[in-house]
Amino acid sequence: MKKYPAACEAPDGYSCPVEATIDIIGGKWKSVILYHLINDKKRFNELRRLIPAVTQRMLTLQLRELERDGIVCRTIYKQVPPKVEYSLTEFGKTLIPIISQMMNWGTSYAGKIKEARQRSAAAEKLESQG
Amino acid sequence: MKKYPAACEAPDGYSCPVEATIDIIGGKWKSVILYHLINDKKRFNELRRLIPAVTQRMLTLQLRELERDGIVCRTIYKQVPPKVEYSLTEFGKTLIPIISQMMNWGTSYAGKIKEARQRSAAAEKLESQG
DNA sequence: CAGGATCCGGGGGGATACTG
DNA sequence: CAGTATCCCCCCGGATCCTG
Repeated sequence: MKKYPAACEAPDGYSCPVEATIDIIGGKWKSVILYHLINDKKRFNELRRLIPAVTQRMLTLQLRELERDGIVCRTIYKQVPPKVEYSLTEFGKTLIPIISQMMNWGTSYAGKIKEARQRSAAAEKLESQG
Repeated sequence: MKKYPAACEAPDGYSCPVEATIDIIGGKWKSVILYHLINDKKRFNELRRLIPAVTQRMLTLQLRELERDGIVCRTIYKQVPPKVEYSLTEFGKTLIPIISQMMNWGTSYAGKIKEARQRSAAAEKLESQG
């Protein structure tokens, strides 16, 4: 929901379809969260353990945005201690093909990333040293 | 390339395959850039026009990162005025299925995004007003 | 045309403490 | 357990000016 110059504004506010998708899953942790929700629902602290690098604050914020956008459903069980479960909505499930592709790509090429970065880092070093 | 607690560190530094993918295309504009490069190479100012919301600074930065990661190739033509073309590398082309899925989803559901947000905004308003 | 350099403000996001 | 609330720092990213 950003503002663009009127001249280039598409009817839906995006200049290309990919932008709309990024608007939904572009958050730093959203795709990872969705990945963990594909097979079954998860509790809050379960997600924290599954995504060790995320802080509890950020997890909350990202989950709230996903909920706002109708992607995930938040189920509260009235009991002590509290119990909250997060799951994909029907709308959220339409994103599975994307997450699935991301998973496939990551599985296949995660190793190549470090290679590529080491190569470019080495090249840069050479250049700076003359 | 972030640091995680050693206990949860995967061999490749990611806690799940999706994280690796996000590490590459997670930048604010990267997927949109790749989308515009799928069919053919583009010049710098061409991309600026295609992505009106991006500043020239951000476009440069995102392109540099994509180049570093071996996703896009930067071809400089020695001439005045300068001419630079950006295109997908072979490695970059392996991302096409993901971008393609993003495109499909955005095309199908861009409209539903505003609906969902208006609904939750309305619900929120009701709640705050009692 | 394709950027590099610099200045600068706002907010993204971490750490910590508290709560129903 | 599943969050809120608060403080605060850093850096992302916009605006502007300059260059080969």
